[in-house]
Amino acid sequence: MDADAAAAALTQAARDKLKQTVMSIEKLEEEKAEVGDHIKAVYAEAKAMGYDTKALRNVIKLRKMDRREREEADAILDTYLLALGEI
Amino acid sequence: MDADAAAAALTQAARDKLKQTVMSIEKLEEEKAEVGDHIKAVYAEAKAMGYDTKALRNVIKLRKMDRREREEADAILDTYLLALGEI
Amino acid sequence: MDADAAAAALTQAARDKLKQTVMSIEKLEEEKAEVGDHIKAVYAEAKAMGYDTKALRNVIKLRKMDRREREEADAILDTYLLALGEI
Amino acid sequence: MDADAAAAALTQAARDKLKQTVMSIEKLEEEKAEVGDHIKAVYAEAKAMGYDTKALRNVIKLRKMDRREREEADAILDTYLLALGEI
DNA sequence: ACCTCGCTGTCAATGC
DNA sequence: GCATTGACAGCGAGGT
Repeated sequence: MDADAAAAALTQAARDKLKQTVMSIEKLEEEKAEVGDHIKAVYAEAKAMGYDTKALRNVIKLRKMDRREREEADAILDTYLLALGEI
Repeated sequence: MDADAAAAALTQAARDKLKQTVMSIEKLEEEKAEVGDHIKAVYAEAKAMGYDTKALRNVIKLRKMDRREREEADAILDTYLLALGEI
Repeated sequence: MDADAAAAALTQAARDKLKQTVMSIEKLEEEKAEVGDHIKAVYAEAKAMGYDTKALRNVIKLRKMDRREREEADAILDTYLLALGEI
Repeated sequence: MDADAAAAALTQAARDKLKQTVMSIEKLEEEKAEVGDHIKAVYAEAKAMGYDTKALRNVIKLRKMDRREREEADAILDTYLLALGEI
């Protein structure tokens, strides 16, 4: 029987922990999917109001890229300041 | 000036609504990323405890497929029951 | 027997064509892998000569992005010219 | 000026070699992309002929795995034979 | 030997 | 309904 095999391979504690881990991942993935659905709903609402969702997605993407570039620039700046003993 | 162009193209209300939409999408995407990070952390913890994360991911995937199949089966059943006037 | 099942499901011609398709995809994937290996070899050689491969990869990526942007700009230009009846 | 900085950092020969390297990587990546396009075309053709491309991709994948397993088995066999002085 | 990161291949969502 | 495009997960290579 498979349950026996499992019993042989893992201690009770290990199996419990495994079960907990699986449960918590599944719960988190569900949350993630819900947030994703929520995002879709916002786009759908915007579309219903007459906005061009493609352009909207572009705006989001560009702002994300800008943010990323700023962060990279900051990181470089920090590196320089650190190198100069300014931090 | 670009701001003038924008002012010409959209009403103040439309621009405010657009701004709100962008903000709310960005907020949701941030949440989503956080949940994703959380998931990674759980996998990392499991790995640190000696679990094989690849196997773990497989477990999650299989359970998700099972769930999906059950849901599909339920949907088909509902369709049949509906067709038979049983619901 | 499985071969019988296959025989029942597909005509001889269809099976031959399928076999040809699989063979040609496999051949192409092999080619692709070889080119990939070749690329790796070039990076390895560059590294052996003292170049920073990470920086090198960045150069390649940036040039690709530039190329893409140029192409997009050209496409937009073409659109405009076309709209103006200049082409 | 940037060109001066580059001139200061690298010898003419080093810059030429770098240029060659970049060119050859870009050429290879282009080839790779072409082969990739070719593969897509074959799948598209198969689809147009009525084949289920998802199933087709599965076939390719399974055959690749089989090949890999065979190669691994062969490698192990070689190791044993070598160890036994049979090669 | 591990870990991080880039790449590829897959899947779903959108527009035509 | 299909074809294109974008997001995501999985894999492999490279660095530490």
